[in-house]
Formats: sequence, structure tokens, C-alpha cells
Amino acid sequence: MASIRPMPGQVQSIARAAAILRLLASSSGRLGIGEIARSLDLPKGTAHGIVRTLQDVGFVEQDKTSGKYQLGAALLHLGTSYLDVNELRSRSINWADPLAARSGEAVRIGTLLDGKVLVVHHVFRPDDTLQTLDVGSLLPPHATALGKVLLAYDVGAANSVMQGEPEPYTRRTLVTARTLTRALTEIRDNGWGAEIEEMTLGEAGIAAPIRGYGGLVVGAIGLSGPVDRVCDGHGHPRPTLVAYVRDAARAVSRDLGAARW
Amino acid sequence: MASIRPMPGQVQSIARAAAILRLLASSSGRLGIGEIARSLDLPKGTAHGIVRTLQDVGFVEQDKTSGKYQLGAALLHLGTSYLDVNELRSRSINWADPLAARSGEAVRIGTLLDGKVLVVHHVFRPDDTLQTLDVGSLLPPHATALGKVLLAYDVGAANSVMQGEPEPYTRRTLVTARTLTRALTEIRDNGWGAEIEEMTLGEAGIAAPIRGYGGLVVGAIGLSGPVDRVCDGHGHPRPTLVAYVRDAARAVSRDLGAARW
DNA sequence: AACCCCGGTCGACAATGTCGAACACTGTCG
DNA sequence: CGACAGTGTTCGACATTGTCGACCGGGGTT
Repeated sequence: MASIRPMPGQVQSIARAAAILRLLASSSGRLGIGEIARSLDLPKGTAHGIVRTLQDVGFVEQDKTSGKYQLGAALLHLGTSYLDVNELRSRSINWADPLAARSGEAVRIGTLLDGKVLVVHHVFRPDDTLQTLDVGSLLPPHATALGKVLLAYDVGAANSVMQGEPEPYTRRTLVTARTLTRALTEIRDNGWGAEIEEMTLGEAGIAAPIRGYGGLVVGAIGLSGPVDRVCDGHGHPRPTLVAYVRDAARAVSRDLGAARW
Repeated sequence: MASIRPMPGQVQSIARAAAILRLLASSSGRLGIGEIARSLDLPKGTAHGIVRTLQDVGFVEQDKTSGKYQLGAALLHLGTSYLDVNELRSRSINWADPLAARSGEAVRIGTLLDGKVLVVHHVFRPDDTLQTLDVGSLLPPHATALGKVLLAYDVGAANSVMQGEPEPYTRRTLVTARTLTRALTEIRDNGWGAEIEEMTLGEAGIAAPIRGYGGLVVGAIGLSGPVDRVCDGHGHPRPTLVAYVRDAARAVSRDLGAARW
């Protein structure tokens, strides 16, 4: 195989199947065999064989009329099964609700997946309504409080993010390597991080790292809401909210077995 | 392989990988390589190669201390990506909320996956609190209103369910082939179905089929709640609620392109 | 120290999946 | 209306690919 990895054994048919699934997930909507084969630089026949198998196991479905393929229902159950097993999530739940209640804001718990922030738990803002559950969503790491905290403790991910031109969502989004690195070191010094209108105007967030068994950062917990509620008059995150978030992060870390936190 | 070969070509390494994922999903908790290999009757080395690849693509994770494997985070995002594309879900959302509001009960939309009911959408009971979101869960088909409706229009699935000793959850659960077939024909005659304390005591549900493009049943929508609210004094589902459910099902079917409904 | 389990590795063999051409079909263009 | 450019799909020959079973290195328990 022309792949760059002479790793100790990789089942490339499985790797290709995974690539197809990722492709289908990224390009929202249905894809044809030709598009799939072209995007992944595979012979049409090969791609078809893989897709047929994926269809047999329920990982992809085919729209009978157009013949195009999309993700299958079996993946949904696998995904939620992952949530049931995920220790970060299960330990967080008990602490996320109180944090949302005390702060009055929406709370999310995320972990790093492939350089982006995967939301594994989400508690709605207590009073409000009409919020969309974004468990399972991928958030940009450089423009969210959760993401920046996670990057601060994962140099590899931080580097690869800075390699690839972070997208500017607002004027305040950190896009240069210099500003990002400075923000990350500041987060490491403080033990928490914030984001103010870097993702969407009028919104701000506060997050703190969650540590697992060996003291390693395995996730982050944070809240987000309107700037005027999250920040004080000086444009800084309200200290009380910061304390709430840090307390919650510490509590989850303790539950996960992180010794000295 | 041990399976028969009626199909034109199956990439068995992918099929095996899928089997491993399903196995990990079903047996909640972590599994070792040995257990996996034994359960699927594979050589240890082979199982290891597949699992290693699945780990590289993020579909499984390994607990560093115990060495055991569990589902990976990448599946969560794939699963929710499926929800974004799923037409049944996207069309249902607009009608599920009103149904929940009018009826005052929780609403769920499900489809058949591998003989069970996969929940693709879930609207909480309006007033109440403390409900767990079970999007992505698998419900027993023979003991839920959604399930029985789906079985009524899928003879294949109905047969395989009756083959395999349905589990009795309460005394009223339908477990024999005779009672089940009679219930299914009744559902077909009426165009809707109900379930009263067949899954959990004190709970009842009403459901109606959702039809897709060719008039084929592609899912079901239903509500569930306490018996005394869902049923009238005679122990029958309240006609008004039934009408609500049927109207919602018709509306979704129309959105999906089912002509004469 | 022997044992038995674990997960992980390696290499030889051949069964396996890959590949590209050809098929059947659709809609569109000239 | 015929040719074309698409589509998804099939098929069979080839050799690349993944499989397999023995072997390695550790941790527990006996």
C-alpha cells in the first residue's frame, strides 16, 4: 500500500472502511460510489466491495432511488453505547448538573478527538429553552474554552492545530500561532481558561481541565453563555463562575482517580 | 468462513471488525482480546490485528492499566452524524414537538434495526423533569407500542422475533406467537397500536406507522406515559391521544413523500 | 518457582481482497 | 433519436493482503 505508515500491521481494508465512514460523516448528505472512490483514490470496484459490506452490517444505508450512500443506523447505537461506557462522561454527570444549576449556564464536557473537541455531555441552561443538544458534535479547538484548555495540555494536538490555519469565526478568534501559544501557556499557569466572543458574538465560556488516573488531562468541563452574564464589568470572567468550574473539574478528577487534585 | 456464501462477496475482515464492535457494544464494559477472540471464535492473533486497526482509527480505545478494550470516541461522532443525515428524524422533529405539547406526554420516534427498535428522536414530557434521553437506545420490539407497530408492517422481523422467545417484562407482556400475531393483525387493521403495562408497570404507549416514499413503513412515532393519563376509565387508549398520534404520523409521512396518506 | 492467564509479536503460507475491464441502466445532450 | 456521460454493479485473474498458530514477555495466583 502506498500509505505513509509502515506500522506494525494495519488491516487496510478496515482502515479504508473507516475512512469511508469518516468521509460520509464529514460530507453531510449522500455520496455516490464514484465520489467515494475518487475522494479516497480507490478503484471503483474496491470501494464498492467495502461499501457493500458496510451496508450488510448496517453501518451505511443506500437510498434506493438515487443509489447514493449515507451513514447507517447501526452507528447510532454504537455511538450511544460508547457514551454508556465512557468513564469521563459517567463520572461527570453528577457534577455537571449542579454546576449548571449554580451558574445558571449551559455546561458541556468535552474530550480531544483527532484534534477537535468532542462533546460527550451537555446540560442545558436551566431556565431557558430551545437549545440543541450537541453531544457528539465536534467543536473547533482554538475558538472554544473547552478546546483551548484541552490544547493547553496536549502539545501534539496544539501543534497540529497551529499548523493548519485556524478558522476565524469572529474578529476575536485566535488564529495566529503566537497568540494561541500565549493563551495556552496562560491557561497552564492559571489552571483554567476562557473564551470571549471568539466563536460567536455575544457568547463567552469558561473551562477547566479534568485529570484522569495518572494526573493526565483526559477532558475538560466548562460553561458558556451570554457575555454579560459570564463576564463582569471589566470584561473578565466572573471569579465566582471560574471557581464553580474549577471546583467541578476537581471533583470529576477526583472521581476519576486523579490523586492530588 | 463459517458462514454460508449466498452473497456476492463480503469483505470478511470488515464484517469481523463490525462483529467486534457489536460485541463491545452489547457487553457493556471492557473486554480483553482473549474474550473477544473466544466469543467470535477467532484466533487471538487475528482478533488482535483487527482490534489494533480499530484502535488506530479511534473506533475502540484501550484501558492502559487493564489492557482491555472498549468502544472509541470516534463512534460517537459518527453516530450523531447519522442523526444529522437521517431523513426520518429530520422530518419528524417538526411534528414531534407539537405532539408532545398537545398530548402532554413524552414522544419517541423509532425505526427497526436488526429486529429491535432504534430510537432516533425523543422529546421529553413537557412538564416533568428528570428523564433520560434514549436516542440511540434499542427497545424491545414486542413490548413497546413503537415496536409492535413496526413489526406489524415487517413480516420478516416479526417472524424472527417470534422465533426467539420474547422476554417477559411484566405479566402483560406478549410472549407467545399467537397473542403477538393477533396483536399485529389488529394493528394493521386499525392503523395504530398501543401497549399497556407490557414493558413497565404503570406505563402505557400509543404509536402509529410512518410511511416513506413508496408507502413503505420506515418508522413509527408514539407517545408514552402513565396508564391513567394515556388510557381512559375502560382501560383503553384515549381516542383523542390516538388521533393526535395518527395525525402526527400522517404529517411526517406526507413530509417524507408518501403519496396517499 | 512453577504455573496459567493475559496481551502482544512475528513470519510463512494461501486464502483473501483488490483491481480494472465490462455490464446494465439512466438521463442528457447534440 | 443515437450517442454519450454518468451512475451503481458484477466478474474473474492475480498477488497482495490478512490470516493463522506458535512464540515472547509480564503479572497474578497457586
